Amino acid sequence: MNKRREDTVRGREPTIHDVAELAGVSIGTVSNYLNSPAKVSPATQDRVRSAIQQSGFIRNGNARSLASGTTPSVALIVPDITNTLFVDISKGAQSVALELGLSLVLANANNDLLQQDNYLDLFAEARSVGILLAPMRSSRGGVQRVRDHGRPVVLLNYEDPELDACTVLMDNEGGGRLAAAHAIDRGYERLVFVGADDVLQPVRARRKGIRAVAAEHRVSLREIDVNDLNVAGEGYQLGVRLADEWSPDDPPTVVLAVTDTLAEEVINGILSRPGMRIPRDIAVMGMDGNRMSWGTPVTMSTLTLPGFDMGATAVRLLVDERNPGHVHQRAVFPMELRARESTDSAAHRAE
Amino acid sequence: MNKRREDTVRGREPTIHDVAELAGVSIGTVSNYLNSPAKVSPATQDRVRSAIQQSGFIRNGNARSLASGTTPSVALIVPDITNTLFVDISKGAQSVALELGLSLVLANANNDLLQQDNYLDLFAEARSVGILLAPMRSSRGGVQRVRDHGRPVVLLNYEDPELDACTVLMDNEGGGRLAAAHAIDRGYERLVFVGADDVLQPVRARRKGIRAVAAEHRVSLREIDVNDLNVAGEGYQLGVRLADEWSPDDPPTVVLAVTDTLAEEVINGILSRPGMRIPRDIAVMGMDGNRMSWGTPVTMSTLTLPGFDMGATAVRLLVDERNPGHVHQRAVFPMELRARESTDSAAHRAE
DNA sequence: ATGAAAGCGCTAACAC
DNA sequence: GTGTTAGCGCTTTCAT
Repeated sequence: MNKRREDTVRGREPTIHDVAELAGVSIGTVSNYLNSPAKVSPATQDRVRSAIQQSGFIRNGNARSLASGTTPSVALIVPDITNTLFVDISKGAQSVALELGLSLVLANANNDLLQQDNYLDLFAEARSVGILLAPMRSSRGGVQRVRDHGRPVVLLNYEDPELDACTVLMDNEGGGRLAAAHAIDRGYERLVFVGADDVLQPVRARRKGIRAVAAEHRVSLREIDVNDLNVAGEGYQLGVRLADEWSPDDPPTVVLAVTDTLAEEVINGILSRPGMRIPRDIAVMGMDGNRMSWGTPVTMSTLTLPGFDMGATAVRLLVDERNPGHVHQRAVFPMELRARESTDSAAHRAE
Repeated sequence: MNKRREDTVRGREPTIHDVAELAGVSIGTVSNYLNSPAKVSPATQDRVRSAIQQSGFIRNGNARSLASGTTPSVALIVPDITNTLFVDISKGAQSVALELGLSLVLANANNDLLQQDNYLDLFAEARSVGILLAPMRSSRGGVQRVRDHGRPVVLLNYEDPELDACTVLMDNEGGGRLAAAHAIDRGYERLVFVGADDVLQPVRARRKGIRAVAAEHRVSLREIDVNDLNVAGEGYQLGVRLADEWSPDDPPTVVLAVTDTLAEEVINGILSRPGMRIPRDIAVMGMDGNRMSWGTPVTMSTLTLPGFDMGATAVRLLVDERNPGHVHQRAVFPMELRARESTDSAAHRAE
């Protein structure tokens, strides 16, 4: 009847049956040993344990998940592992997952929507407990499919009003206000916001915050957008241009770059022009605390992001979705100012 | 007979059976549609497609893997996602995985051996194509189990002679030589190597390279070890101490810190002492190109690591293990020098 | 405390 | 081109 039991050929992976046979017990008992040892007598435990050891058995998680209906892991899909925000998020998520006895697995979509969707499918097919997704932009289709299928998805760093889901955000508009207020407070009279397309929510929100504060203080605000935040070069060119346009008679000017990577390029572009100094001639600050871009010749002022808290909260919300009384939440964490040399007014006024 | 087919209750996840029923075909055909569409007539394809759409079907990857015997993903376990080496490795690995039609999933052991072993089990149980492991230190037990079970494991950044496995390394000793040679070339006459326990292979190898070059050039070499590379603070204290010990009569001195994170701390420690300047008074360089630590007040000289190539090669080797004629390889990639301000001799001599 | 047996949802022969 | 069916290796009642 059970053909498979008859071949003792080597080369096959040992299964629970092999272990059972070796230990002289039934597979049910081996399963119990694995999942609820308390149900198994100490003597039997010993025999099963050594049978497992001896056979080199590693339980098949796919069979387990298939039979039990779930996989003890939660997935986190990020757009760019090179951005420390997502590293921080993953650390926060992992710490809570660990508390809950879940494994966090990470996937890097690498700024590619196709890969993001592939990972979404992969984890949905794997029947993960749920998926934390930091989408690159509106990804409604894929997300909706997964959620309709019953798999919880928590959105990170992107809000989709059409998508009734738990969402964990940072206060980008508040961050914009912080940055602008800092700049004005340090005596800069001309703000240059370097942004990108407003379809990117953080860009739009930070811009909004800056505009509001600039208007309140009646400070001049110039806005320049780059075409693609993920392609290097534009920021550098812009820095060169700003340096070339600069005149000693200009009022104190500060560039607020929507990301630290962009700020890094702008800084390098400005400094490529002989005699230019930061912040003496032009000040620059980043706005997303990406430590990956801090290798600039002058330390960069920026905002720091609440990545760890975001990740931790996201896992909590995800797990809560299994709870019948669950209602979707929207959690927002504040950004913080981190002032360093690139906007340092002391240096500026020393000039 | 097939009880399950009878309940049309909602709340159950749609299966291949539901799709088949809806499309008026057999499950075999649906399976074919999913796996080899060419075998299915265009008309049927349409009906299956819309049945899938309509039912919200997402195929159960666990059942699929169970039946087919494998999972189309390769896993990468790193000790610390905060270190850009591992980010680079993951990018290299992902690019090759993608070429091969595999998904790369990432796990961060977070410098915790227990978590590393958990992930090893997780991926072994999931029957991943294979596992890329950058071990924190000798992890023979877990690795041996997984390999005995037939799952390929490729070791990254750690060599274990007892473990007959493919291994991808960088030339740490060569890196040590590069760093020391650079320092001597720039006119430093006293080298201070800041390392850690030699059980860490990169530490031992870099130390060895430095010692060799220092001896060849008859340059003084002092060695100081910190207790734990993963705990902040020691480097800073050390920087303070070196600054306090410093005298204007000292010969030109350079600190070679085994990691950039350590170098960052040393730099900050030195600069915390009034009047001290880098590299004028003491020069510092890192040795592992960790961009995460580049936020120092003076840009850091360091070595850059071949992470991308290492990751790419690791996946190629992993996949080759399925090949009957496979023999284990040992691939070694060179490190490169990246000189910046913190050892810049011009600045040094300008003083 | 242990064993027996019915699925879990899919793939892969094989038959038509 | 499509349908049938026997597993894949486990979990989980239900008996005993």
